[in-house]
Amino acid sequence: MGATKTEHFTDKQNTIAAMAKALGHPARVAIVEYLMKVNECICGDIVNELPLAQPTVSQHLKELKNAGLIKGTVEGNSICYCIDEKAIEKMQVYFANISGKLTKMKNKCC
Amino acid sequence: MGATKTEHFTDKQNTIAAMAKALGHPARVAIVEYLMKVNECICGDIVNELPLAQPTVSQHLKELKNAGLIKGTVEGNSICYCIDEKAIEKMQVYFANISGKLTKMKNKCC
DNA sequence: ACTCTTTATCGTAATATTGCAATATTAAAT
DNA sequence: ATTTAATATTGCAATATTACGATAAAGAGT
Repeated sequence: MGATKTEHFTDKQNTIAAMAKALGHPARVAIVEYLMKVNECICGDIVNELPLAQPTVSQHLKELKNAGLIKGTVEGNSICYCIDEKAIEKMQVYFANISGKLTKMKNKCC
Repeated sequence: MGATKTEHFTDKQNTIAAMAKALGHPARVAIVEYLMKVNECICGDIVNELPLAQPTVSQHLKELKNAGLIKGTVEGNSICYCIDEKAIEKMQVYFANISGKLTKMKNKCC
């Protein structure tokens, strides 16, 4: 075997896992941080910014897009990528929820 | 090749990526959520809770622990696992930061 | 039409992950 | 000391990810 048993988990769990997985690589974290830094949307500058070949960056962008973390808009022959605010917010709320519940019950453990 | 080029990225980026990667699997999301639900620390009930064999759960726990998301304390012959509040908070702050910066600059893009 | 620029896709090698049966480890209980 | 219970580790097959060279696709500019 070796295939992830997605069907055994809830949609929300799978969604969170998918977004987390997309950020589970330093290159993709770096891409998101760069997109945040430059504010306005950017395309292949990322290739110049990162120590990775163009196809590799393209692949990482694809995964971030599939997970819904970034959006891409065609603009002439180039493509404008940017962070999808909603996705980031979803993650933030998710962790805030856990964090909140933990502090509320004083997390007395171990 | 095929090995992640961790050395090209910052420590923080690698840490965030490692924590995100640990949550990048629905089973591990489910484990964290279960740990949160039961409040008091739990060990092998997780095996009963999830549709996975004991070795598989053990492996997932190991990865969550390596990423610093959970803590495990030996308690007799069983082991008490629980969420590491600090790690969750780190993630929460990280996403809150991005989210905050995006809304501040109105994220005009795409 | 041709060229240039930009991005995506294909193909492939190296490596990592996933899942579990079998087995080992460790400590409590008898 | 033996048994029992709870976890961890090993070994292995199936699958997924990572990275990149080569190539394709698609629009802009000449």
